[in-house]
Amino acid sequence: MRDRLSQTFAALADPTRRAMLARLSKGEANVSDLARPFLKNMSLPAVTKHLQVLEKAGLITKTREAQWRPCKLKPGALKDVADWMEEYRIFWEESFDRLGAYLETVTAKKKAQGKKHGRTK
Amino acid sequence: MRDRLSQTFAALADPTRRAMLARLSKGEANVSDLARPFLKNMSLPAVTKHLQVLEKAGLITKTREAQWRPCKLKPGALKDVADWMEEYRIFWEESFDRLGAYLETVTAKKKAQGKKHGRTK
DNA sequence: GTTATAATTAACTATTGAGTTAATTAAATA
DNA sequence: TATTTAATTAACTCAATAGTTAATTATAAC
Repeated sequence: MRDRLSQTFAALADPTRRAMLARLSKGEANVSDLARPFLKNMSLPAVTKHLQVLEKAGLITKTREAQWRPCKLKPGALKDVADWMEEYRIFWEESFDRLGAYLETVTAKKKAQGKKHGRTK
Repeated sequence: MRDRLSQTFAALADPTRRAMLARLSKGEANVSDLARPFLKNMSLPAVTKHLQVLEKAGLITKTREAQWRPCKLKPGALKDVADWMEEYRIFWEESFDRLGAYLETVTAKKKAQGKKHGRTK
C-alpha cells in the first residue's frame, strides 16, 4: 500500500481502531487506558499493534511520559479523507434529485468535448 | 471484517478502486471502460475483483445489458462514512484554535462526572 | 453454426493483517 | 537492589487480499 490516503482508509477499516479514535476524541489516553475495553477480547500486544497502525497512518501521536505512552488524535489527519469525500458529496447528500441533473451535465460536457464513450470501439 | 463501515473503508483503501470511483463519478461505465487505464498494470480478472469489492461494499451497482456490465456509483453509499467523519470534524477543520478549548470542555465534563482518568489505579 | 467480444469463475501463489504467547525493555517504587 | 508496572518486540499461526493464467459463460455478429 503505497499512498497515504490508502493507508489512512486502511487504518479506519477496523472497528477496534475506530473505537480507539472515539476514545481519544474525548481526550488524551495511555495505551493501557485505550486497551482496557478490549482486554477481554484481545491481548495487550494486539492493542500495541493497532496503535502502531494508527500512528503510521498519521491519525494519532504517541509521546513518552515515564513508562506511559500518552496518545492523542493528530489534528488535521482526517483532512485528506474529508477532501476526498468532498468530491463525492453530491452522491451522498440528501438531495438525490440533483444527482440526475448533475450527471446529465457531466455527460453533456463529455459529448461537447467529442470524447468517445459507451461501447464503441 | 464484520461491520459495514469497516467494509466500506477497506474498499476505499486502494488507489485502483478509488480511481474507478472517480471515473464513475463522471458517469456510467462498463467493466472494460473501467479497466482500460489499468490494463498495462493488471489483468482483467483483477479488475473484476476490484469491482466486486466495490459492489459488496455497496459503493457501486452493476447491471446487465447484453454482454456488458454497466456500473454506476450507488448514491448514499458514502453517507455512513460522512456521518462517521462528522464526529471528528473539529479535529480536521481549519480552526485548530477551537480544538484546545473543545478538549478542555470535554475534560472538564469528565471531571464533573467524577470519572477517574489519567494513571491512577 | 462458428467466431469474436465482454466478463466472470477456477485454481493457484505471494503478501499482508490480525492475532497469539513468551521474552524483553524501561521506569517507578519498596 | 529487587519488584512491580507499562509497553514493546520477537517469533509464530491463520485468514484474507491482490494478483496471476487458463478455462468458461453468455451474447452479438458474420
